[in-house]
Amino acid sequence: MTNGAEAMDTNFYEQVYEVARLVPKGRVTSYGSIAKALGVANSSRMVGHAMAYAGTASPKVPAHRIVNSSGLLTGRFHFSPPELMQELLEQEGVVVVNDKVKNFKKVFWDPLQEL
DNA sequence: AGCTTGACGAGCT
DNA sequence: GAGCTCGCCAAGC
Repeated sequence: MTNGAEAMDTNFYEQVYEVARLVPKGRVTSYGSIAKALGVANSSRMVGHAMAYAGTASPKVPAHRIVNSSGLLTGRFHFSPPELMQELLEQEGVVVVNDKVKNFKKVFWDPLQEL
C-alpha cells in the first residue's frame, strides 16, 4: 500500500490540530502552550499559521478555543463572521469581554498538563 | 530566489 | 498598565 492518502503523517500542522481538538469544551488554550507541548515553544507563530489552515482541515478544529497568551481573541477576524469566535466560546460557557477571555486563568487548559 | 506579512511570546521602556 | 521591539519560521507575492 502505498498508503497514498496521507502525505502528511507527522506533519507539524497535524499535531497542532490534534492538540487543538483535545481542548475540552468550555476551556481555552494558548498558541505558545501548544507549540511548547509539541517541542517548538519558540515557534508559537507556526501554531497560529496552522490554525489558519484549520478551516481546511478535517475534521474541523475548534480554533475558537485557541487564544493568545493574554487570553485575547486575536484570530476572531479569521472566522466568518468574526464574531463567531466569541459566540462559540460563550456557548460553551466561556465568558468573553472586550474580545478577551474572562477568568482566562480558570478556563485555561494546558496541553502539557494532559500530556 | 528574495522581501513582506503574520491566529505569538517575552522583554523593555 | 500600555505600547514598542526583537526573535522564530512558514507561506504569500
